[in-house]
Amino acid sequence: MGLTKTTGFTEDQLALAAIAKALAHPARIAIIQHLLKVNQCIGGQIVDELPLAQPTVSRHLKELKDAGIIKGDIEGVRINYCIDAIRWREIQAQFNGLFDTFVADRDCC
Amino acid sequence: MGLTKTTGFTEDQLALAAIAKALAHPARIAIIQHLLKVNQCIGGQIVDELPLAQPTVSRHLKELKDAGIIKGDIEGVRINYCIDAIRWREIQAQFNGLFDTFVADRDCC
DNA sequence: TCATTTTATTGTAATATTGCAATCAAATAA
DNA sequence: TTATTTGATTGCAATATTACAATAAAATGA
Repeated sequence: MGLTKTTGFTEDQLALAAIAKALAHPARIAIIQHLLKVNQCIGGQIVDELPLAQPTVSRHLKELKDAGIIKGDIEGVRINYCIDAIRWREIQAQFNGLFDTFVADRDCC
Repeated sequence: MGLTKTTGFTEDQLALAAIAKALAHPARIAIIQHLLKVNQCIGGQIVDELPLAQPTVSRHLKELKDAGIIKGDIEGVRINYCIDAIRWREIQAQFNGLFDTFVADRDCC
């Protein structure tokens, strides 16, 4: 089907899965890493950092934007992208919520 | 194409994207959350926790297993699944590596 | 105005993912 | 042995994702 069922899952589960999905491509990871590294807003030079054509990069940027992870500021002909700091912290908190459920001593296989 | 290009990305980027992909479905998040919550190995009762048919759950379990996140221990007719503790810590560290790159004060839009 | 630059969108093709019914495989129970 | 139980696999069908060429849209420059 290719269509993910959403009924029967909690908001929390759907939200976490959606974030993970936004991160589930090396190009999008690379974009985020680059934005974090330069620590500022940058325009389409991102294309030069990636082994992909401009339209493809544009699509990945759109997905990150739709997920709220990055935001773009139009400045004349060019756009400045950067990490949405507040959202980034939220995402971190959501992942940590998952990680922290882990208990060290388990009666496990 | 549907085929993710892998050349031109770092091992790190590919690894993170792969983990994110494994987490990019509410059913797989739900499975992980459940395994973390019960804090032990459980068998196919997981199916009862999810709004999906048994074969579908089995597929999701397989994806999590392929990603190394969970492991299954065969015990007679049934299988006991649980979180792979070492791998789980690794994943946490990898995500934190990404999150920690974030610097609070940015000259940003 | 017309060309240039920068980014987004559209069109198209190939592959991947998701879901379930049906079925199989293996271990135990009767 | 035969039935039952448990979980994996297979075989579709439908939708999603990825990628790039071509094109569009919008602002600036000549």
